[in-house]
Amino acid sequence: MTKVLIYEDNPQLREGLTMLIDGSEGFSVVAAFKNCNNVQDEVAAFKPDIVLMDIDMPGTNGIEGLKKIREQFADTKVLMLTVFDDNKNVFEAIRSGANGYILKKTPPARLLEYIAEAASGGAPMTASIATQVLKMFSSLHNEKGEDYNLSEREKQVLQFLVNGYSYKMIAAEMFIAIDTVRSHIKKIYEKLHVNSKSEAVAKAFKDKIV
Amino acid sequence: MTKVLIYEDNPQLREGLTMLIDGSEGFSVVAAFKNCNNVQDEVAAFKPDIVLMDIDMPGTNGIEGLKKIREQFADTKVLMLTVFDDNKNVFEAIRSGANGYILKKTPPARLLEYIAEAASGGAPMTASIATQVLKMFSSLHNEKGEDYNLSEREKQVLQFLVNGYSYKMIAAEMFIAIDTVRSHIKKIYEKLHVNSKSEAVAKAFKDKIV
DNA sequence: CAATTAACCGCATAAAGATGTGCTTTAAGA
DNA sequence: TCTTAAAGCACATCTTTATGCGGTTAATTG
Repeated sequence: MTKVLIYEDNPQLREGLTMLIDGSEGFSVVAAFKNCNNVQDEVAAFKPDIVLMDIDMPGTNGIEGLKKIREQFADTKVLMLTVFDDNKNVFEAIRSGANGYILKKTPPARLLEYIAEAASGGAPMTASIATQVLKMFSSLHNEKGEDYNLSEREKQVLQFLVNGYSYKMIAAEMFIAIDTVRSHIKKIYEKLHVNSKSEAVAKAFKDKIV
Repeated sequence: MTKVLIYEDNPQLREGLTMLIDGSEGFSVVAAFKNCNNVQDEVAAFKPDIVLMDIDMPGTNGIEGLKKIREQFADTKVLMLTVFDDNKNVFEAIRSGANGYILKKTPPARLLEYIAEAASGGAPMTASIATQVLKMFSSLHNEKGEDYNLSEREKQVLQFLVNGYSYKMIAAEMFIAIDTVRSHIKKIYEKLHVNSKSEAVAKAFKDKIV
């Protein structure tokens, strides 16, 4: 059962959210407040898996509430709710450790999916929010090093290694036999001049192959 | 009618995507190719509203394909498809003007929603991708890098792992028994939330522990 | 003082990895 | 055409890792 704690100043929306979430399989609203003036005590008391946090609230606003939560509770997921895809708030919320950022006009069914995603470690955001985020990103740069003449297939395999996959999992993901995975990996080791998986992973990072 | 152009080297997936999209109200696949060596000519010829672009392809890869599209066609929406929520590729794709970034394992129904969102100007991304994006964001503005409460000894061991040492070699270097090395490593895995040497090494790099 | 934590060690077992050899098919180049 | 590289597969063997359990000692701290 995923425990949800709600902060939302609008009474109708607060009630609506509570009913929606409480009426859904696997979710339960442990409490709902109209401001987050006592957010730390409340989170400590109710130990929610997820906090739905409205941004625009009187008194302590949502961003400040988020920061207060983060001071004490690193693992609690916080989903920001807002009416605007306003880039200043998006940026500030993300910087402060929000686990997702969604618009209030999101349809109820979708909202539940987002909550579930956040609960399982994802970072849901509505498409319009994502657009803001991508724009902010477009101004940065990155360079890459040599690639040691790895073939396309070898690069893919290395990628899997870096992501912590076992030979068996790689075989399954790539639709090839485990012995073929072995062959590729042997070749990769030769090209990188290493002789273990973790060395290959380390080299991949150091030389920015991945 | 939203016109979709597909680039995907895996024949099964290419066929599957084509059928899925062609079978959906309001969408039509104008063509599907197994590589993007001639992407500019093809986009010019078919004038798609949306391009689905696999990242891992032989020859011209998806990122290069994206860049080629962007050289000539600013308005064509490009949705990147990949098996990994790997941060280097996410970053590079976003930087090059991708309109969205989604995982191949996304369920078909969801995939269609994403395509629709991209077509109408949004920037869809799966929750796990969004997580990567958020992490990159917060790492840009605080260079710290958490240390996961590793003890001094554990940090030393991790350092050896990163440098490609086997348990036996670590034991020799640190003048302790191999079983003690095991104990330390188990503790490290717990603290880093991983369960293999290469994952630990990867995490050490990603989170700048070493 | 009792509890906690880091560091240390041992044994046992199952899974995963590393390495060698040898084979086919296909595509690209000299 | 011959050669080479890549990709695929199989079997065998040995080593290393991962994980479970158990334990002692020393230092710290509420």
